[in-house]
Amino acid sequence: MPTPRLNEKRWSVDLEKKIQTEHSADPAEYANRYAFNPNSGKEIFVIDTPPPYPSGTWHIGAVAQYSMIDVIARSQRLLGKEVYFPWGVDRNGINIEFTVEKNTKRKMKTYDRAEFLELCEQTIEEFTQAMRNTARRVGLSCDFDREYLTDAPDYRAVTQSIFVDLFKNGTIVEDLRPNIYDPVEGTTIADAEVERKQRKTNLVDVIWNLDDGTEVIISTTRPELICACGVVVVHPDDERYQHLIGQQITLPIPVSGREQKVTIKTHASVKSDFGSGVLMVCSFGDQNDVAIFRELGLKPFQAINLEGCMTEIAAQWAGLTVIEARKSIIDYLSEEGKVAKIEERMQEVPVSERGKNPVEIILLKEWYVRQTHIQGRMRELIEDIEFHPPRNRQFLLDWMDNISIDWPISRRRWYHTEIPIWYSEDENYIIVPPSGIYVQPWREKPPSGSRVLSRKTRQDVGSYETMAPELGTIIGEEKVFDTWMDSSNSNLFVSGYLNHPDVFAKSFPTALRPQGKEIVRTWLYYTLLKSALLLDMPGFKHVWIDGLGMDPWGRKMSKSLGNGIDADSVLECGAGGRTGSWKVKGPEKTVNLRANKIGSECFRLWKACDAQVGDDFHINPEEIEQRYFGVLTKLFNVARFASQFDVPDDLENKPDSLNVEDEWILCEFNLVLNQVKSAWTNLDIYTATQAMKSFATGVLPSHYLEMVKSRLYDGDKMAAWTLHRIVRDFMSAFSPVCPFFTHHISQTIYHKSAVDVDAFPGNPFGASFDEHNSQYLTSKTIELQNFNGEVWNTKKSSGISLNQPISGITIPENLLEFADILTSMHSLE
RNA sequence: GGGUCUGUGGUCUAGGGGUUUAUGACGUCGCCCUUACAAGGCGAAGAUCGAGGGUUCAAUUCCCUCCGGACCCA
Repeated sequence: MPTPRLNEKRWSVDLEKKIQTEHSADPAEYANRYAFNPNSGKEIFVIDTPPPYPSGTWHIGAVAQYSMIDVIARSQRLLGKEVYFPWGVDRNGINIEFTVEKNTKRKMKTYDRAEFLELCEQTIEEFTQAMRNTARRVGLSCDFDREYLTDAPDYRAVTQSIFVDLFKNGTIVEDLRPNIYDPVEGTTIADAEVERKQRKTNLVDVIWNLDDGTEVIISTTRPELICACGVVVVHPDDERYQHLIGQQITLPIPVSGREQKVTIKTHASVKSDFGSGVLMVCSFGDQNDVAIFRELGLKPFQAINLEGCMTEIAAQWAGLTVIEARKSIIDYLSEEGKVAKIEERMQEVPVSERGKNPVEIILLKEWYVRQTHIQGRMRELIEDIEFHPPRNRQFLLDWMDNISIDWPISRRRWYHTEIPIWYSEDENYIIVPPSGIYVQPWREKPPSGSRVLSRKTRQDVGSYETMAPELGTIIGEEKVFDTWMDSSNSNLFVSGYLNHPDVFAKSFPTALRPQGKEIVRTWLYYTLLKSALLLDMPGFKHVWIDGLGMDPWGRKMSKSLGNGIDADSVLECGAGGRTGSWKVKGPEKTVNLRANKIGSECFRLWKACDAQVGDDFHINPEEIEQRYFGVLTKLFNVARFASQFDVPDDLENKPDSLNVEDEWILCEFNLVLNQVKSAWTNLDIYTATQAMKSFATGVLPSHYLEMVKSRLYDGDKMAAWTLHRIVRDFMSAFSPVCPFFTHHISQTIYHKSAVDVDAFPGNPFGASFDEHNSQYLTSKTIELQNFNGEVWNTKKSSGISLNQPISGITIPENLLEFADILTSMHSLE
């Protein structure tokens, strides 16, 4: 065997790491390959990469998903687009505050605000660095030099400017409304951040009295809210209680500053078979109470304050915590003989997702983004967006169906973007900063260029500089934004909104939003809402919604289940002689998984091949190795085999005198290229990768290479041209999936890297392509494969080795044009 | 509890009323070192298409119910 140019015997994780290191060693070279150049003249394709939240470990399912976003980025470059694949990190939010609180065993509000922010920033920066390393290790071709951080001044300035714009156009309002509130963490939270938790509670049957003395039993788990009761309701069809409707009923405990009686009304939401079938509606026990208050036009009472304590209306219980008050009121009611029964039962209570504290619904003055008015328009705009897979559009529409209240966006936390507002002393004016300047009103005065607006009419009444004397002592807003206020600008930010108007004009709607399906109701929805409110445009051209990474048995990976797999351990498996070993808790017992070599290329290949977009995928390192490392080896061997033959000077123009088998395999290859090109165009990674894999591990080596081996060894230039043309173009077409693998091979054999190719490989026949001939030749493929299989089988069952001659085999009539090559291939006699 | 999506050999997947005794791949098992490659070749086993009803001459395919999984909501 002549010396192959690819001198490594096999593909290895060490080789992969070496290539990867070289790949990003020269920043200029890296930038030349992957940096965004909006002036290249190519069609712009901006990807709204999901900025990951650094929490210490990066979920392997998310890393797999990012690697697929990279496949899309690279495939779009291959198709000739100017791709902006940004690298952003989402760093705002309550998570990092909790981490710092946990690490220092000290609550946020016991700190000086500035000091606490600094601690958060330090901690999140450490987490971010680990994430950057993993991102590079898995081969993401992001424009890392332009990294954006959502907690950086430039990003927060955009969030703040958009807030001011939306305030001016009337989309953002402040109002006193019922809000979901976490009294322990001291902040409002959104609907999307509430979860349910099972816990034991006492269901108390309380005796209430009508004016005529009639006793009515009302079951409640929250007797402390009796003081905020606005109405008592029964189901309109409940025969038992028809006589109660319209009567006055007396609250069974003393209250203060409000009437002691309420009216009995009907409401369809009452479950007649729950307790006595009579329901007290209080402001606010749950969302249903909120709805009933709104529907009946009742004036809500504030029973609980920001500290989670009872307010004045609770009379002698004012100042007690909710729990204390509940206990004390039950005692009081018992003593008064007003408790018919107490029953312990399990109940699901709403708790905050982040703090796991029972939440209360209380009246607060907060900032809101109006959203109910624009749902119809959003639906129209969304029609123009292409979803991948199409069925996942439904997730979004279903969520939109459920939108009934505005989006509360203010939070009483610290490590978030500040609401950019100051109030005048009389509270009738607000001061907002000029666009593009990040402000922290809790510790700064308004910057130069700030404007004064009427708080009510939103009218601009003058500049802050000139009006300052008449505004009195101004007060900076202390509240901050919900982090989705930041995240929902990501597409605007990466497309150049405000900062690069010329780029923005060319690149919006953003070409692609890739994301997981679990954040459709939040990130996707809020982003589309912003784009609609601000620009009356759809936010994206394509939305690509992938499934989630599951454990090997299809269950969600979680800390509590103990079935997580660390991403870095898989990517580093096989490097420097290290092997991988994972203890994973299965449904029945703990399983020890082992693998010797995986690495990023194998990992990416696995994800590309393993599941269709949108489907959940099982992550099992053993299977990744077993099923896909061999594919890399096979492809490497094909290339290595080819690399021993001289590369023709001109690979562009097909020689005239190809043999029929050369033309045949080129036609087959051309079919694959067409299929791959259309799959890459449609963001269909699975189809593209499967097509390439089956060609390059199947018909190409098993049939074509076996046929032309001896021609190649004899120095046949036509066979060499055919093989090299295929290997070269295959590496280009395959480079999005395995960039370092294909880079190494193409650079070594052809001195041009597959990752630098910016035009999808063309038809090998060029202008002389004959469609009829192609169809004719490729129609022979199955017969060729069958015939070869038969010969190999016959030789095997006759005990003849494959390279020995065999007689008595006739070539079928419709393979006659292949007679010569088949005869020599099998040594037919 | 409700909504949405989903359910094809151990795993992933093709097919969307009848040439289907269901495609392909991986894995498994058996036999073979044949000089790019045992990371290979040949062959075999393995699926009542989640379960039960219904519509139909005919259902893996359409409808309903149930079960499992995921996501979301209450």
